[in-house]
Amino acid sequence: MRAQAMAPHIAERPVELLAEEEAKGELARLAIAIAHHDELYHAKDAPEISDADYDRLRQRNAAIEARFPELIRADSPSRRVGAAPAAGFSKVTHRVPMLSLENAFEEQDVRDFFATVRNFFRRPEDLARVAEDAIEIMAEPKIDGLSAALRYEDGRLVLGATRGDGVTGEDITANIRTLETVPERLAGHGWPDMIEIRGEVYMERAAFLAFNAERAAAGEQVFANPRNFAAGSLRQLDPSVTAKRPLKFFAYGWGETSAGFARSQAEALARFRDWGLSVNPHSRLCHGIAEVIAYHRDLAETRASLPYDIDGVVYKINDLDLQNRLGMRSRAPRWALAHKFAAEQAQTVMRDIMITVGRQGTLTPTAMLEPVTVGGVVVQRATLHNEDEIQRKDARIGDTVIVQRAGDVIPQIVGVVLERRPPGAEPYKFPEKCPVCDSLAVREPGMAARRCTGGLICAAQAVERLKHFVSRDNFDIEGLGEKHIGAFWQDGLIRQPGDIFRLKADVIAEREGWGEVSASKLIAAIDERRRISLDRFINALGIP
DNA sequence: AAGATGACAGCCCAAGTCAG
DNA sequence: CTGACTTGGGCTGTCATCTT
Repeated sequence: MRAQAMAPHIAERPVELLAEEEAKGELARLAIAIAHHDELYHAKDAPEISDADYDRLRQRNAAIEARFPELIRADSPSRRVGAAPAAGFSKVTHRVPMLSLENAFEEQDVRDFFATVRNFFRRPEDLARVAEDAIEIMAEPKIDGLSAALRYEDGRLVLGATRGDGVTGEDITANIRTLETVPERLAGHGWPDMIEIRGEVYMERAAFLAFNAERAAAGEQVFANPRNFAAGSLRQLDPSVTAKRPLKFFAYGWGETSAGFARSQAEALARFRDWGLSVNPHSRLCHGIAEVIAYHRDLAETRASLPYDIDGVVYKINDLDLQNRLGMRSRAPRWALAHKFAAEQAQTVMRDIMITVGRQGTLTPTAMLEPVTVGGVVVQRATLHNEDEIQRKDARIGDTVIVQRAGDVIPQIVGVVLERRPPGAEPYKFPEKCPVCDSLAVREPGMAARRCTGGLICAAQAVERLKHFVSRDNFDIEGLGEKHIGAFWQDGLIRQPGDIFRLKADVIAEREGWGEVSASKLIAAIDERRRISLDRFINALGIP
């Protein structure tokens, strides 16, 4: 069958004009056509029609279904969410996970790091290599951007990906290709047949400011800071937009490779440079702890004169043999450390403390702040974590507090400016009852959190559990997303767990065209469609 | 063997950005 | 407007290892 024959825009009647009979027939044809293209696209990787044409098919199907809900087929394409081609970016699995780094804020943390390494290599033949005054450390500025992985095969760039959760990222190849500092072909020689080079995509401050100045002149909204701007730029669907944004790339590491190409981090960086990649010029090979700390101090001083933002220094054990033996932890390698600079701080007034109730009933206090700019963004909330944390800081409503962005990202309350405490401010009294259901909120011995004892009597807990369940399992029933559940609660539609269950049952029953449904039938249907075990489902919802 | 300590995984937090 | 994705710190509960 020829592709054109499947295209719907030949003899396509406006949906409003369709008679029921015609609609029924067309839905049947669309179901077959879409399934056909899904198969070609996914199984055979040989699509017959363009993505745009395919989208048109699905849109038409959806439009007809919207007008004739009673005609929705059991095998409707709109139900097979998994079969749809990725609307935006396709996923990329990192064969070697992209981990983050362990952080150090104080010199002592750095010393602890080296102590751990020394402790790891206790064998006499290793000891000399990791001696405090001799251990080789590659120290590099930690660029404040976002990490990316570039896959080169036979020296040609074939894939660019974001880090994602470290295991699965997004395919941003088209956008990556627009970076001038990312070569399409590796130069020189000696590169492995396949190598995945990792580094940081960033934007220089001057370029960012110039870009914003132009936007401001044009009356457009300006961006908040270079890092988020860079992140947004890489997620553009249209690479020509990315191309206009002055992004740059520094290579600092690698993932999967077909062959070894260096024996040390320093050597690897030198290779990258030979191959035409951009490597940060301020990196330095240090010997011993004293040298790395001196390097950190130097860089903290020259930080402001660099053309881009950095938030610290990365130390890597230079010898790859030692690196391999140290290995990885779940979140970070054992052979590297990020030594951060002190975060930028600001003062503002804490207007109130808001208590939220989590899915386990945990009462979490959040500070509501007078908006203040810290490190390029406007901060108005910050977590206070728990009861003890408030007490430790003796934070009172009305207090002026010092705010910083942990890791230059997450707002955090560092402390209180006692001199500016308003007269009459009283120590904060943590509620002993759940603000939602009024049940007793208690602390188990040894626990930091105070918890609402209402269980599923508590609407907040019930709602949060359902939200968690819905988002975690992509239990995507139209009209029952995470936000909808919150809204139902606000509207008073959910007041107790039974309500949630009924609501869920109603929504599903309506879509499935069932009439009255029993709990078991509902659960069985969900079980079948989503491969969620009955136990898990009941647990997650807390249905008795 | 029991208790204490440490490491670790998993989750949540807040803000900016883009896609749909 | 909602959802997904980026950034990193820190709490929580569990499990492994160390100490008494």
